[in-house]
Amino acid sequence: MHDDQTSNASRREYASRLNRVLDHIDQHLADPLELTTLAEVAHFSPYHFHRLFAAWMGETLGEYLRRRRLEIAAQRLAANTRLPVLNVALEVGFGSGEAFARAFKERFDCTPTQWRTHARQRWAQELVLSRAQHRNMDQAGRKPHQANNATHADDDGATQSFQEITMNVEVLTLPAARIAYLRHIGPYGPAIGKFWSGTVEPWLNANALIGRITYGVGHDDPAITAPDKCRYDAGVEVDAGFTPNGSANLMSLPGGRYAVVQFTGSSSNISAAWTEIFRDWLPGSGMQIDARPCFERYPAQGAMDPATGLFSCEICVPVKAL
DNA sequence: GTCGGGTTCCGCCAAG
DNA sequence: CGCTTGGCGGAACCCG
Repeated sequence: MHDDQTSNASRREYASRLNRVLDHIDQHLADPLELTTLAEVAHFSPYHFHRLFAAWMGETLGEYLRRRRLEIAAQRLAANTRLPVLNVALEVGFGSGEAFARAFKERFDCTPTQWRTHARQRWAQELVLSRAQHRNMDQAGRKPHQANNATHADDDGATQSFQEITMNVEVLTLPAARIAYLRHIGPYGPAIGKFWSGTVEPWLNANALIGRITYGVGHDDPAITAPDKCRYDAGVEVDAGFTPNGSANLMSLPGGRYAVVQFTGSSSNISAAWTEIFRDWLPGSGMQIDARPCFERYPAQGAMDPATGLFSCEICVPVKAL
C-alpha cells in the first residue's frame, strides 16, 4: 500500500533525525543542551520534537539527558579513580557538585565515591566468572593466546593481582573513519547478530557496500545502562560523496590512539573479552579511556563461519595517557 | 503548532 | 579539605 510505504519512509526519516540528536548529545555533553537547540538539530519544532522523542525513546528528553550524563559519569568514576568527583560532574554537564551528588544517589542508590568502591567489588566478582569462562573456552579447544600466564591451580586466589591474565594489547594510532551506520537499540547479545543478518546485510547489498571494512560501535556500558536502552551502531566505511538513505546516518569515528586487541571467537564470548580489557589491562596500562566511542572493527573480507559462529575482529578502545 | 499552570529539578548557601 | 546532605528561590520542564 502506498500509505505503508510513505509511513515506513517517514519512520526511517524520523529515526535518522532522532539518531542525529543522540549523537549530538553525546558529543556536546558538557554544553547546556536545551530543548530548542536540539529541536533545531532534528529539524522539528520544539513541541513536535519533544513528543516524538518521548514516543521513540520511551523517555522524555529531560530524562534522557539526565540518564546519559549520570551513566557517563558513573563510567568515568569507575575508570579513573583519581579524578575528583567535581570534575566528573562538570565534564558531563552538571553545573554544580551538589546537583550531581543528589541526582547520582537518586539513580544509583549510592554516592559517587561509594560507586567507585562498589565498582572494584563488582570487578572482583566478575574476575571469578571470567576465569570460569576461560576454563570453558580452553576445554572447548579454543587456542589459548596466553595460557602460560594463568595456571589452573590457583584459580580461587581472589587476592591475586589483576595483572595475572595478560592480553595481547597493542596501542596504535588509527586514522579517522567516515562511516554510514544503522542503529540498533536493545540488549547486546544474540539480537545483534540477527540485526546484522536481517537488516544490515540487506542494506549493504542494496547500497553496493559489500566487501568493505565494517564496524560495530557500542555506545553504552551494559553493566550500567538498562539492556533495552543500549545503543549499537552497525557501520560501514563510505566515501566522501556517499549520502545515506532511509534510517542510515553518517558518523565520523575519531582517529587517534586506541588499545587494539585481536579477537577470534563467537558473539557469545566477545563480551568477556571487553570486560577483560577494561578490568585486567586498562588499570595497569598507564592509559585511560577518553570520550571517544569504543568499537569492533571487522576486516573487509571477514566472514563469520556459519557452522561454528566464529569470526575475527579488532576490539578498539580509545585511550589517552594518564 | 502555541500557551499557560503545576511540578520538578537545578544551582547557591550552609553545615556535617 | 573534599564530598555529601538539607534548605530554599527560581528557572526549566512536562503536559493538558
